[in-house]
Amino acid sequence: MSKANDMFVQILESAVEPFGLRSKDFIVLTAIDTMGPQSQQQLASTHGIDRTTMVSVVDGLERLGLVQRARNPDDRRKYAIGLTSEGQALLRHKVAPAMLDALDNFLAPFSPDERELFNKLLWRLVYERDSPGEDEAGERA
Amino acid sequence: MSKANDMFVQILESAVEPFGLRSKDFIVLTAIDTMGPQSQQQLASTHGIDRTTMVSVVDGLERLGLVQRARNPDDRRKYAIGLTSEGQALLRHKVAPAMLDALDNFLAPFSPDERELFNKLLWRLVYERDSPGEDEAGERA
DNA sequence: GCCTGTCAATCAGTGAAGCTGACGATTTAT
DNA sequence: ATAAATCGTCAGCTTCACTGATTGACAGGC
Repeated sequence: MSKANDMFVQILESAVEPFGLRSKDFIVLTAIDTMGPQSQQQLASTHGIDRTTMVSVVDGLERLGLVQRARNPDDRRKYAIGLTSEGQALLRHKVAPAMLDALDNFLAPFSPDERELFNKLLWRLVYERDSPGEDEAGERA
Repeated sequence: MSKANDMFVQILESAVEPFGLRSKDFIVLTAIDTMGPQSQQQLASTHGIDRTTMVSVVDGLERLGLVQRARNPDDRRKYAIGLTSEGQALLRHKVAPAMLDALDNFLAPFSPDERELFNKLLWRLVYERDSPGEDEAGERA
């Protein structure tokens, strides 16, 4: 299990590394692209990242010009972290395809049917537990 | 995937934590129990642990009286790290059962058939790749 | 018997990564 | 208006593994 995850992480990491990104960056970019501008807290808590770590993640993305900090007019304590047009373009046309490639690479030993099966099993393994919340939206593969 | 692994690690970690152990300790203890006394290098390289990290792992296990350092008579540079009788007893009668429980807990969402299926898929995912070596012995679940 | 090279274990120091706790700025509640 | 809570930030701490160097032990050439 841990070995599989190590491979997974390493494959994804080297997929985004050419763009100067880490996998956390990809998660954040994707979250903004699909859910719209969000505060750092939202981005952090939704994806299990620490709030203080989020600062440096956004710092990096902003430095790369992929993201911009705007104040949320409804609550000026919060930012509204949004993608720049370059950020959106890079994410959609370059990074996302690279990630799909990487995922394909990771699942290389499997046939299409097996991929779906594995995905379903993994999903159940994570979300189908009695104790805590089993309601969550789509995230990592 | 990463979420599943996080759960896995956390469940295993809290399974051995009551004994004052970390998962690395369990790996090492099991390795010695099944393969016999070994040098620290062997233990380290076999399981992807750094050699210098191994020092402190064995330190801890020795401090708990579960393991003892003896010199390898054939090569006195090396240790022959062996289980004490307490170590072996604790591992076999307490820790290993706790780990099985934890694994059972982890796989709770699955039926017996699904467990076997998932295990097989995971195994293939890790070892059935064209590039590097696909020969390895049994390790983590 | 030595001299050189290699390997096992150890240790100090380094560096990455995340987290805690505190702070200013702002919002919300009483 | 005052108090409590929230967002982003930063300094400092902890954890963890790794690098490089040191000591003791083996192996081979001569």
